Amino acid sequence: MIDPAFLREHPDVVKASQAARGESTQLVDEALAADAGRRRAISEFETLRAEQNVFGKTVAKAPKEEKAALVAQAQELAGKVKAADAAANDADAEFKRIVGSLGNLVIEGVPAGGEDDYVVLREVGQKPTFDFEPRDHLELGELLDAIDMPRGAKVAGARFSYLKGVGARLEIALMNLGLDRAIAAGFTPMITPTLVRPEIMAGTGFLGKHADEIYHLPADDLYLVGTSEVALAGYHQGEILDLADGPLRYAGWSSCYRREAGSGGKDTRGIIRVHQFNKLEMFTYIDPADAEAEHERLLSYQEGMLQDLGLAYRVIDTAAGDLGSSAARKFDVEAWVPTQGTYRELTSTSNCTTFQARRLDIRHRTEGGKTQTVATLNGTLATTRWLVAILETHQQPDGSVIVPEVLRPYLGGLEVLEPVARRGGK
RNA sequence: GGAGACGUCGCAUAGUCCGGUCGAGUGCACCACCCUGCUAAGGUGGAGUCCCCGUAAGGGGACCGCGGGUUCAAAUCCCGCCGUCUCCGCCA
Repeated sequence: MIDPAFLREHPDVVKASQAARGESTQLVDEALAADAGRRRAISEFETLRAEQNVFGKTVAKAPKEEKAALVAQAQELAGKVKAADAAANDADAEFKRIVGSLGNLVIEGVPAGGEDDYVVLREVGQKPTFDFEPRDHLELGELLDAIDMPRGAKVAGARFSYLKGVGARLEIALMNLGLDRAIAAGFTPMITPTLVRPEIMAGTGFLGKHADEIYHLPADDLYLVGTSEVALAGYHQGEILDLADGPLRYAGWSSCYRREAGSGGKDTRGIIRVHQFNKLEMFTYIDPADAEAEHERLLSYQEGMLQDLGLAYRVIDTAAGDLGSSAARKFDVEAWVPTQGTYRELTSTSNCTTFQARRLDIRHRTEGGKTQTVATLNGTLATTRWLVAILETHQQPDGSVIVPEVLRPYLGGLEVLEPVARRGGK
């Protein structure tokens, strides 16, 4: 949620942000009214409570014979306090509900508008050209016996896959490359829970508009995470961090699960959009003043990966309306997918400023000794989908695929993935 | 899965049986100052988080794992949840 004090002092800025997102500005006025109502209710309760506290002491000290009369008076007061307490709680809940529905304050410079209003920051690398008809990633994956969709469907359903042989190895290699780079950049590697409690899921903001995207296990009331961001953000929930020696940086490796509700018919072929995949996620807890610089840093790590994998890509500055409620700015890195003739998102990195941390109650101590809500940022360093661009970009006429040099050490020096006859039958 | 014990202010603990004098004592650690001729010891004081009112000084409220309940009044009694530990069983 946004900072209530900021809302009170700069409602116009909040309105501008809402407008850029294409969301309600009237909500800001409602939030202000709810804030005033909440504070009034709290004051009323506290005044009564103070009275009751004083009275309680009188009762405690009174001689026995006077107690009965005093208790009778106290009962009446207690009733009022209870009512005032309930009213204050209601007012507070109402305030939280409204303020919680406001999106994060968009950072200045983020393009206004919706999904198609992004700004291309740069295009990098040479788009591959072929003097033969390029195969798509699934065709290649099958030739290499690296991807098996039919059996994924047989065992788990549509949009589930097997990565097999060099497919499995390639993914592990990619993840390991990312992990090594993350470690070199000062990130602490983490293997995180993939099932989390409702309050963590809610705290990270994933139970809002996209709740139907998330798998839920009713028997245990646990949620399957769609990204390790959830577990990494929840990691320090309710804590006051020591950031005196710099930000806390984690690299989470986990499987991710998404129901892909509402994406029916889209990307049904291959592993572009599946229910389960692996992902290496960078996550930073940092002083808000340094958040924008960190955002650029995360982006540079992502671009470094794409560049070294020999992929052509572009970086877009996502428009305000396409940010999701927690992000104040989001960069997507999209790789060129030859058979689709378009750029497809491989990674994104979000600066959530203090929005996510405020909901999770994560703070740090400033030099003055005061507490301050931290900023959180996240960004993907490797994920299953990347195999699509890698396979397609580096394919050769015979269906073999040249392994990018940076990955070879992770594949025992393997330089080329060669088509193989499937031993288990097609 | 069965049985039991426990969860207090950074850490360690007292308080809980017998509800009010407990937002809470003690030790260690911490900060400031004093003292001390020297990497020590001693003394005094301070110090938590969140919220509300206030320009401020200051005032008030909440917080003893979390959430409810009983009561004029709950760290203390009752219920639920979460977590930790011990024992038994079971399975990797």
